[in-house]
Amino acid sequence: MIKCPHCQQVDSINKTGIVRGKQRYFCKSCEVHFSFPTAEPTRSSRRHQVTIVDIAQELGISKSTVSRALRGQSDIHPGTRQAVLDAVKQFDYQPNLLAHSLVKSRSNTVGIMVPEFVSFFFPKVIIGAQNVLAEAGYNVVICHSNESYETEVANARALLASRVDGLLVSHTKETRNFDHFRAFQRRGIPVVFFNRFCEDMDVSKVTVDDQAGAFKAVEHLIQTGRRRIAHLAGPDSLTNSRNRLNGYRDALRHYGIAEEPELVISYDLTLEKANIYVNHLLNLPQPPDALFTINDPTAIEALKVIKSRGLRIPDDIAIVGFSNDPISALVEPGLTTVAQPVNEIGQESARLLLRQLTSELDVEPETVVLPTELIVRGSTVS
Amino acid sequence: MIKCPHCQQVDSINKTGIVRGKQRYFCKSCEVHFSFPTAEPTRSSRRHQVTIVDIAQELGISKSTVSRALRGQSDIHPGTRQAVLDAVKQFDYQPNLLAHSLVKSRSNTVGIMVPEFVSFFFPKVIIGAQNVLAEAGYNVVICHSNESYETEVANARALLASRVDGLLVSHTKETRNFDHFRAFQRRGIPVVFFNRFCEDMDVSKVTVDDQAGAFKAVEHLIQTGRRRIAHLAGPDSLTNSRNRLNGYRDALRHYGIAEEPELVISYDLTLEKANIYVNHLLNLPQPPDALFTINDPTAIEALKVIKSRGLRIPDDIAIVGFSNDPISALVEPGLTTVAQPVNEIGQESARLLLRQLTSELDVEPETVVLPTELIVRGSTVS
DNA sequence: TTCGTTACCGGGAACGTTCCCGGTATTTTC
DNA sequence: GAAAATACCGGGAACGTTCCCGGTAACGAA
Repeated sequence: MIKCPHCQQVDSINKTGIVRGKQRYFCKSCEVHFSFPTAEPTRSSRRHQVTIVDIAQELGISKSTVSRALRGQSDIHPGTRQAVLDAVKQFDYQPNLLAHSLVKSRSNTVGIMVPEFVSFFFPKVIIGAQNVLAEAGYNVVICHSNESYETEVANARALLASRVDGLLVSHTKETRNFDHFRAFQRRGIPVVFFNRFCEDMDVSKVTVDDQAGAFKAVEHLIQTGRRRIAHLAGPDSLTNSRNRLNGYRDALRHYGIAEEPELVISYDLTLEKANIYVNHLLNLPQPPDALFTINDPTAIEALKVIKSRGLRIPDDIAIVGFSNDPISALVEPGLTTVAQPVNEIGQESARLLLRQLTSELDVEPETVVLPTELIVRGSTVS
Repeated sequence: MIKCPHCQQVDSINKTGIVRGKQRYFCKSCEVHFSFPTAEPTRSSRRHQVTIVDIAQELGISKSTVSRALRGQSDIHPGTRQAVLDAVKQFDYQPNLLAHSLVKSRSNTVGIMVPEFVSFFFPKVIIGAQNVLAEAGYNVVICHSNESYETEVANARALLASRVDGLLVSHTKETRNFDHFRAFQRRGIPVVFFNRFCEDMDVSKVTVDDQAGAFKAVEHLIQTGRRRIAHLAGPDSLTNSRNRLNGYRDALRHYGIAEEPELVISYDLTLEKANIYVNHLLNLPQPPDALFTINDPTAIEALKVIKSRGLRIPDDIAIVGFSNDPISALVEPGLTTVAQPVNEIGQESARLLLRQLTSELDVEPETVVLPTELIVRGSTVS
């Protein structure tokens, strides 16, 4: 028999349908609907993390007092404070950062988005940034978009949802629409671009003097007697790719060498394509006597191809890379390359971000350009 | 004149001290303390993220309904649902994952801790794991402990505080106390070790057959005629280091070669020390005719040292590394090495973790051992 | 009619913190 | 010796969700 939980009557109870798999009843005398509570999960299965109210109860004080004891020392008796600290240790209490962030509406985390991180460059930048951010008390979550625009957008959503306080980003080679980054700006979440950036966005940027670096590289090739200098450029969507191409052109122009369109190839940064294009260049009726590549992995792939074809480096063809990956010192011959201050890029990006995070008022975005240095090795001079 | 906010009287008001920088008053007739509210932050400065109640208000429905419309399709009118979806788009609403995690008491994130990630190995593992985890709807936060025990402990605290649902970890070479990992277990947060692990902990582990791999490497050296085979081993704290040493010894024993204590050196994995010890080995009265190293970076450092001393590889001395970093194919001569399935390590770790995360009941920890493969290159045979 | 059912929706507690503010007891000041 | 200041503490709202459960309307069947 069904008993009404209000009037305790047994008759005058009607069924009134099954909702969410549970029978509901209606008591005509009370004029009230009711159903029977679902069995709640057993205590043991429901693993309860120890909270601030647990310690409060244990010590017979209020949760406010515990909270006060835990952070700052205002309005708290030293004895109480110590008691709380002891209890915290005893019960192995861990503050719930989620709740903290929710009420403070800041997560103390910054997101870092990179297009990939198996190469040397991005990990090193991340470490540089992380060190600076950790010092300032920020956590870091790292996303890699795998050079895919879609995953980049998805990552951006995720970071937005997890309420990062700031964003450090180097976008993918596919990215042409930057709305997913503007969404951060719109919410007042500072964004700093490094290495690759969107020129149209009014945010802080950290980069190197790609154009000057490329100029130095090509100048070096010219000064060592090269005239047919090829350039394996990156995709046009990347600013640093464009700038390096500009530096290449500057140098040719400056030394009165006409640019041969057939010697400049833009490609998508995959090693397979690099392989194909290097072979293509070598198969030209008039093959180049030097090759300047967008980055070191490409240069090393080129080096492999060239050696496998029995050509001598640098006698038959010289190679210059970009970024001075550690690996470039290990290949045979050593790779001449343009070094960029990888660690500083990370640190400087982090500092720019911190400046915006810590300042009360709006700070003007800045652009920092770091210097490059030409490292000469056996791939250009013997 | 001060007016009591309760009885509106002007007299019979006393000051009663300044608390937290604000004057407090006491009305004798009401017998009540009061102070004047601090000016709340201006609307503009207080950037309000649009929430579920904002849309509810906008549409004149309750927040429960909005919440229902947003997830699942139970108990929601298609029309209402569409209206909510439109409003969400219009106001660019982003759900607050923090609040979500707080109420669900699960964050849908797993932490990955690695000792370093400039080398090839760990990034690759991370990517493998991340792909599997992303598929299952988990976010990933990556910590690197920089081979420092203290930062490892600090990272563990941070991950615990941010309420990760699970942990994938390869500990530092300094770690001898694993209490910071046991803390996760104690809270029911599953932990999976990969590559490096604590033998005493009852958790899932993913590793490769280090011992068999090392055996194959040393066997190869013996079969190519080497007899004085040195081993640059890793620190004794690492299981894989110990296992590789065991494999080395197995091979010697199996082929009846006596182990020379002076040819086995444990070191701390820094390249500086590697350099010193390789030189030390070469300076021995009877230098080794082969060198098996704990990993590829060490082998490559050795290669550099050996070449710089004018010795020929493999004629004077052969080298075998471990892990088949891409770089090992690029050095001159190519490095013979023991390949491990890097991507699979990450994927398998993630799968083991997911199994524990998704299962209702406790699952038994498993240990997965993945195979290795000897890659023969020019550093052992010419 | 009257009962049972379906289809929706709203109210309010809960998650674990922080913050504001009022209360009480004790001490200092004039 | 009253007024003012200090030192602590507790209550309760807030943060933005989800979840439970009761309420109402409309409809079909007995």
